[in-house]
Amino acid sequence: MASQGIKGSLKERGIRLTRQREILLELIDQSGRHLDAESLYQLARKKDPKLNRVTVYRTLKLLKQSGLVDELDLMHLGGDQHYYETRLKQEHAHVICLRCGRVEEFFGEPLQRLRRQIESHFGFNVLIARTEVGGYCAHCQTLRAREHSAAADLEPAIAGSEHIRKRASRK
Amino acid sequence: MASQGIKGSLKERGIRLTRQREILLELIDQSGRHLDAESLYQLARKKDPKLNRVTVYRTLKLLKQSGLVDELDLMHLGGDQHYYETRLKQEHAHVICLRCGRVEEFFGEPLQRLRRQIESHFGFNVLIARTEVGGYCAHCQTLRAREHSAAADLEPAIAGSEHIRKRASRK
DNA sequence: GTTAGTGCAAACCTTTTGCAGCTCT
DNA sequence: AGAGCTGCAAAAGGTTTGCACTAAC
Repeated sequence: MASQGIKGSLKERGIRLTRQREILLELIDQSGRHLDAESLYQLARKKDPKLNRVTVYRTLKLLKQSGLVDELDLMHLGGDQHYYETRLKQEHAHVICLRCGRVEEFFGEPLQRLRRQIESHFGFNVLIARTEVGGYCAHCQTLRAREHSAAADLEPAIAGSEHIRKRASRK
Repeated sequence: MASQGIKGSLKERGIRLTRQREILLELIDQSGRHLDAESLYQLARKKDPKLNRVTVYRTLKLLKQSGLVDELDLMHLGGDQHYYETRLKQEHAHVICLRCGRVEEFFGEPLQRLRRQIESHFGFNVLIARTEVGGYCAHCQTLRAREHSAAADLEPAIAGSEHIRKRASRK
């Protein structure tokens, strides 16, 4: 369980491991998907109805600044919120289908290669690297072909995710 | 001038070329830096004090959906706003110094390579790809070394950009 | 003359802040 | 005990929306 490592890392730096943080850490680590602050809050609320949304934001900020979680945008998949994942796995790119919203992860050497080249090219010290790719997954390509069948396929609406809900109300 | 191409592209699709849009297009194309909506608005206001902030947002949305400009986050350099650039140049990564805020652009084959690999690996149709890299530029590395000189260099505060202003007030 | 686009005000979503009270160590 | 956290309320920052008026074609 990755959250163990994170807990240790926090303790070492004199950061308190509160009940709320335990809940949030566990959720971020186990959910298996990319959570945004609001989803995380909703999940956390089930385990502790008193836990406040502000605490979620503060915890995420803490983890982010400590370099324990990475913050993603996922091509603004569902609005302008951010998504989070634990920073344990190898560097990877996020591949987002603009139609169905599915997110794939791509590992592979071009990423390392890119990082190295940037470091040597600029004498830059890379701390975070984020690659996000938007387009259509194999499945949605065929679906789209069927839908628009003969309908003149002018410029594909690049940022116009079709079935993805934006700005879903919170209330 | 790149904005010519954009203007043509809009006309073809029956989109009106208003005075406001001309101003904004010209600015995005010529500023030479990555503008966010607010900066663009401030610049546009000098040319037409009546031009409204809302029009800036609506124009950016239009251009983005038409695939004529790309939207960037630049590692949330100065807050949570977005930055824009015309979509003409070859694909490139943005390399952002978290200390001084300088943004470099990296062209080069690892990017193309990455894109191709993702396409073939997932059978994915890539429309937009965005790579943003945060860290310290050569100059700031030496400055930091001097500052923290012997000061135990624990975890570098990854997302804690030091001298970069966040949430600059608009009013 | 139509229809798309603008400005204004007000809403909206996401995130942050101030402060009093609570709780880890 | 005391610094560190939390919850609550309120604000901020960034962006969108409804609607009447204006301007591009």
